[in-house]
Amino acid sequence: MPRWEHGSEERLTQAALDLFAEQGFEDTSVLQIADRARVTPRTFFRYFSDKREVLFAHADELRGELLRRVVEAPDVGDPLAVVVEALSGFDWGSRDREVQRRRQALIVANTELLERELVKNAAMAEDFAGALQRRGVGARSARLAARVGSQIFLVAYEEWLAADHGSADLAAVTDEVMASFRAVAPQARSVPGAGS
Amino acid sequence: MPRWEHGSEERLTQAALDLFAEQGFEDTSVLQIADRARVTPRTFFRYFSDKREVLFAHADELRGELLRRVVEAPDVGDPLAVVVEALSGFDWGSRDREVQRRRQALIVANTELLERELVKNAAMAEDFAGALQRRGVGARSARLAARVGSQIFLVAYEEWLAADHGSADLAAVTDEVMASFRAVAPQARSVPGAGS
DNA sequence: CGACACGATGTCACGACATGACATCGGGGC
DNA sequence: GCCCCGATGTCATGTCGTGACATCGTGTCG
Repeated sequence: MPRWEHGSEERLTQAALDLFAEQGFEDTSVLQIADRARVTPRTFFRYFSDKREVLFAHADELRGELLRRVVEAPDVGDPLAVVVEALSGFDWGSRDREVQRRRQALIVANTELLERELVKNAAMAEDFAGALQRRGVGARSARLAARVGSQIFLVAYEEWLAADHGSADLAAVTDEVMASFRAVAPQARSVPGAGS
Repeated sequence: MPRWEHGSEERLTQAALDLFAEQGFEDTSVLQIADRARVTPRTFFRYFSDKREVLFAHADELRGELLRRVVEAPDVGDPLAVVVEALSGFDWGSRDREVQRRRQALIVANTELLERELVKNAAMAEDFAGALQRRGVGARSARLAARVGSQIFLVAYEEWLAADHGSADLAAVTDEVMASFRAVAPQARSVPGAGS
């Protein structure tokens, strides 16, 4: 028989999420998590670089997945649309929405977690910008499309998560948000007669 | 004569900035800062809630100032323009540009600092959204304008900081970035014939 | 079959960050 | 001239995160 139980990482993840739900993130110590998972705190830090990372463990795969969607977009003539579509077209529904809601609630309730979230989002936007650039979009346009597109999507994502159970799907919400955005940025003004 | 030297906060700030410049943020401990400022570490934490805050001490006043510019904008018919103008029209030049450059360099070089920066930026965008909403802009449009406008400005601000000494002023760079943004978001497509 | 390298975990020690509780004492107000 | 207040110090403590090294099942290779 093994010297220790297998599945330390899973036990740690589960223990952490349970404790966060029970007593909040701040009031949960790594020692508590480790105890509940029947390992030492040192082991916790072998799997997670810090306490926050438990909640972002899968973010890196997700990031790669989403980046691929930009890299493989059929056409980058409308970079903003590419970014928004890469994000909104992803199958978020396949993840349990209630889980996402709880996770988001934890994050916005805690500055430390929000910090981590914002950095990950910013890093992803940077990835997007790089990908767009490699596909021929100018540096400045690529950064604008990546950052603005991410914000537009995030507004939609937050509305979608907040919405009552069973309402419209994310793609639909995103379309609505994009429409609102067009109304908010009446850019035609600066090029009065220009069609195309 | 006073029991202790006056000006602890100033000495702490100066000591911290010097040490950060000399050895970087991570490799500077609060103990070192306090020693150099001739106070105890406990005193450091009475003035700064944590080690990072030294670099963000004035951010709150700035935030209020910028928010006021949104609140007092003459017209909110084009909320995106209001946000961008509130940010870009502020007199950043009155602050030493070289100081801003060094500060920015410290921040992007260190994840902890970047986290703090992003949270402050996000909070400011939230403020903007609230202000726009109180002035009659719809909730969703307000959030979009605030967040997207902030990103657009940040792209411009970063370009401006990075630019060679003596080049165009921030407002001009912002105009250029706005122009690029219009090119990146060819929104006319969805409302083919619609004039305002 | 037995030696041995590997990998997951434990143990220990430590430094840094952050905060609460209480002590100290100079200076300014009454 | 007394007394309170505010700025600072002192001490103790809890938590986070990391380096160094020990332990010992397991699977592999000869």
